[in-house]
Amino acid sequence: MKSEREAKERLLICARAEFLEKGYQKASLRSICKKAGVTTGALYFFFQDKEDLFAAIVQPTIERVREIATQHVKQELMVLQNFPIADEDNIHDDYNATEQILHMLYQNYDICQLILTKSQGSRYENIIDEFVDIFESGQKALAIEQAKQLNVKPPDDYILHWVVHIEMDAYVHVLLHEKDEKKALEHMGQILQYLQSGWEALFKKND
Amino acid sequence: MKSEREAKERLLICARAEFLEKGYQKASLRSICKKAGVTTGALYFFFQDKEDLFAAIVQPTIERVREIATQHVKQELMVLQNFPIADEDNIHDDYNATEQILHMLYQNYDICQLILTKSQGSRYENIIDEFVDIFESGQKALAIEQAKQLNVKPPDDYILHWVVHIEMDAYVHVLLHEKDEKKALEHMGQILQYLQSGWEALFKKND
Amino acid sequence: MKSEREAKERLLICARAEFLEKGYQKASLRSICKKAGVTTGALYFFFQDKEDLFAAIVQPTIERVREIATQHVKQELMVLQNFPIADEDNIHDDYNATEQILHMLYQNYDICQLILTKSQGSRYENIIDEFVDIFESGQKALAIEQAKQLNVKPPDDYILHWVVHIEMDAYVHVLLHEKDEKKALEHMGQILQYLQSGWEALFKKND
Amino acid sequence: MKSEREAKERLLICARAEFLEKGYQKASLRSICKKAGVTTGALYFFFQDKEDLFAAIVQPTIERVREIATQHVKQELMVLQNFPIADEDNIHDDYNATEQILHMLYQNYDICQLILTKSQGSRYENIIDEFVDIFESGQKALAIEQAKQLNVKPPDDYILHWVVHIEMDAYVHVLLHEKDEKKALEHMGQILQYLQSGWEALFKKND
DNA sequence: GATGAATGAGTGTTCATTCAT
DNA sequence: AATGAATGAACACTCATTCAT
Repeated sequence: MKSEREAKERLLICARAEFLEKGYQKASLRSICKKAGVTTGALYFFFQDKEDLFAAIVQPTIERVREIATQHVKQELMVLQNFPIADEDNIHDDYNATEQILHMLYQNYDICQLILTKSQGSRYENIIDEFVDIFESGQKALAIEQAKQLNVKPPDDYILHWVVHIEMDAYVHVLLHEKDEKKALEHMGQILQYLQSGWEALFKKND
Repeated sequence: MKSEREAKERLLICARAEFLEKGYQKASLRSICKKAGVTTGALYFFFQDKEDLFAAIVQPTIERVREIATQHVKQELMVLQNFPIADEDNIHDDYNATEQILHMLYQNYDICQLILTKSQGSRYENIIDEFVDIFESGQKALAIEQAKQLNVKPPDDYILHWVVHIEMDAYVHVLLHEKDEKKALEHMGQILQYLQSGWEALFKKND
Repeated sequence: MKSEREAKERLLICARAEFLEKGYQKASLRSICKKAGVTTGALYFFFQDKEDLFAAIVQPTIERVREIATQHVKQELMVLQNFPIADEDNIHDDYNATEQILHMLYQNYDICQLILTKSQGSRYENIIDEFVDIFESGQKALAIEQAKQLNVKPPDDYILHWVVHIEMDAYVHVLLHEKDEKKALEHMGQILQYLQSGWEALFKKND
Repeated sequence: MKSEREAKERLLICARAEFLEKGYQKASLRSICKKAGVTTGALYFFFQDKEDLFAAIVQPTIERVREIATQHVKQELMVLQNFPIADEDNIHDDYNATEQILHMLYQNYDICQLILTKSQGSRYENIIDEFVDIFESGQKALAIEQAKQLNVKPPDDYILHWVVHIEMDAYVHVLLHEKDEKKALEHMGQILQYLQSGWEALFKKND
């Protein structure tokens, strides 16, 4: 059989299934190898250890999310700096961003599940915090800019942290509970609208 | 030995520590027993199995949270039905409720960590969903009542679910990231205020 | 509660059930005590150890079987020595004996099951051999007497051993597979008749 | 280490010894591994679990016995259908069959002990019933055919069951108590002759 | 590239038994 | 007469990992 480099591929597929089913800790390399029709030795030829195998599955998606995240933060900021505030447009932009992000997440549906709910015990168990950080710095700049334009005090750091976190959790939760991308997008739309009110309230004249 | 009934107590303490440190799955009963200065057999005299030991640590707190949760939901609803809507008062009440709930959670700080972040693999790993349900039913009744009084359509079920979830996540997150109860209370205050705007927006005349 | 000496009784009953269900080896003293509503310590007050507990259940019946067995062997021999051979009568006597023995065994049905199929690991696992010995010595005397009266050579020792064993196995098997005493008696009648032909053949003129 | 594939072999040998000595239930995998100079992990590389290890020792012999059993039953029946009854010849054939069966059993002496007396707790503890069934169906056909040829009623089902069982027990008992194959064959000869009388009696004119 | 054998420490759990009280 | 706590060794079994070939 010209399994050539198929073995590695097969291992990755079966590992993904096993991790999804049992979670990182309970997943058994033996079981993965058996399903892949490969010996344990082979696994250790391709991957350094359990963690490395998990990383191989999960890392590429994480990278892409990271990219899109940073890119979006940049862009949002740029828009705000160049144009006067126009709520409706911003919401529209946000919606586009939401659409794009959700689309990407849904294209890597399984892997997102893996990262978000099955990574305990691996080095990725707190990876979300990293993303929060990325968005947070962006959101902070956004808030400062917006406050300046409206001539009000920018919101408290902690509340900003929270705004980011809530939005993030929204994505995560929708992703975890709604299998259908289209419906997910609708839900996210409603949720973001709900949160928008809070966001605007942060910039009411406060003296 | 005049350890009297201390052995069980010691086991519970050491088990709590071990579970906190390693999580439910990775925690080792042997290690717990060793730290408690007790043989494994003794552990199985007091507890049926690993899960039972975990439950013994965690269950009482869960029970109390459940009580307070249901009680608050009931009370909130009662208030709303008997008195006309007065935003400021409600917020004030909410604040008191928040204070009480947070206080209770902070008095069982470690155990909350255990339940929220270290229970994977045990029967408690999805316990939060249960609490979401409790609050959700309450919140829905609340929303319907409020909509009636304001003569508007009550918000969509899904968005309601989400409102509850966000508030819940707020508690969880603050609990997980802020060790100081006082600061936690402040943060929660800000966050709830932030969310309040969204909540009110749900009852704007919609035609 | 005036459980007085009831505890011991309860232990015996529950132990019997447990041994029957799981066999001697797999039976758990813990489980027995739990069912009896008694602590393990109590068990060890009444009985020296697991084996002693088993013996307490099984010994009395064994004793009675031993008695009846020896008595029957004696009587059979006596009859043969005092009266000329009369096949039909003998068969009739045998039938009475069979009836009596079976009746006794069926009155201790459970305990017989215990001894015959659930005693592996205890000191009773080979108790049957003992009974074979009892009957064997009797049967041998019987055969010698009968051979003398018929003026033929008595049968070989080994075949005698076997005749006893087969008859014994008949009892055991019927006891193990037929719950109804009456039917058991019928079956045994047929079987003994079947074997009778072989027995008579042993005393055909052989020169 | 040039143990090559010896480890599995060594495990099988030591396991056989341990099972023989202690019986299935009391046998300790640890102890087996220690004797085989192998770690417990190794055992589980070769065998799925304790039961699988036992099966690996015992199954091949069981298979062969099953084969020979079915084959003999078929052949006996064929002979009877094609030729008129000739007692002496039949006995002679039986003797040959006996010889062959006993020979096979004695070539797997230890394993037969294992199956017959040491398998309690394993899935083989009632394997004998299976063999009884095989022979029983054969013997029944035999009896019917023979009754037809002799123009008498065939014997009762239960008695037939018993005849088979007795003969079976004879094999088992001889195998269990006589180490020497030659002597065993002699004994079996005698026993079968003894039983033959009973068998013939079943076909006496009965009206 | 990949195998198959093997390691060795570890898992949760069960057991008959003991003994101070 | 009986309790309840505790022992300590044993159990079958699983694990990620290694390495000579």
